[in-house]
Amino acid sequence: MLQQTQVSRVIPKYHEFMNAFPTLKDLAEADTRSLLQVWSGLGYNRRALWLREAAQQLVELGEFPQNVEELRKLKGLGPYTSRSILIFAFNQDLVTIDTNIRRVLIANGYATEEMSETELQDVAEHLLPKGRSCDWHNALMDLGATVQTARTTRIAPTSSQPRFERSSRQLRGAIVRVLTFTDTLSLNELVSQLDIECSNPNEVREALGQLVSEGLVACTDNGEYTIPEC
DNA sequence: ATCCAGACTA
DNA sequence: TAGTCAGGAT
Repeated sequence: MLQQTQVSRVIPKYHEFMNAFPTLKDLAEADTRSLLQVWSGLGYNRRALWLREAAQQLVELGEFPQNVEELRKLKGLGPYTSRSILIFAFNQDLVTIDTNIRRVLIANGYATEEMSETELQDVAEHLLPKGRSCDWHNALMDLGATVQTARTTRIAPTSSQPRFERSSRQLRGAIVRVLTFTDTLSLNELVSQLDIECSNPNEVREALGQLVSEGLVACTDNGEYTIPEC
């Protein structure tokens, strides 16, 4: 949930999500419709499917991995999240670099904006106070999120995104939102129910094709659209 | 108008 | 390495 999404926005959704799917088994067996209903508002809907897939992998595994290599095999867990789990849950002496920590390292002269991810990790490993990894990373992230922000430091993030308003991403999000609260819709019915402007059928058709390929939307036998069962 | 506790696929 | 993934806050 926290991947590219503000903590303040995640916190209420996290509680809602844990209430809806209290155990890994509940999440692993969740149907796509209720999963996306609870996820609605967080964005990047693919992450919801990936998180469920990770839950399915963990149920299959039967135990919770406690090393980076095994965690990286879970869908949606990259270098940041896999290390974060080991740091924040188990206080392991590892480092992880998020947008905040990267900015703090640069702002205080320990790194440069040009450094690669592995170079930043090398720098961070020299600074890590062993045995206090959990507190250390919380401190660095809070410092970056509240004091040495992107705005105050004028340090640009590594990745930027195009406009969201009137984008195809906005259209896809609107489509998923409509379908999660409706059973099945034809293309025309879908277009008429979208709550955003600028939605000509061609754009909607293209967006639907992409959503289908991602597994977020399914096409029925008679050419209508719906949220897939699983 | 920018950016947010990134990761996936090509 | 580059392009793509959603939506809200400021």
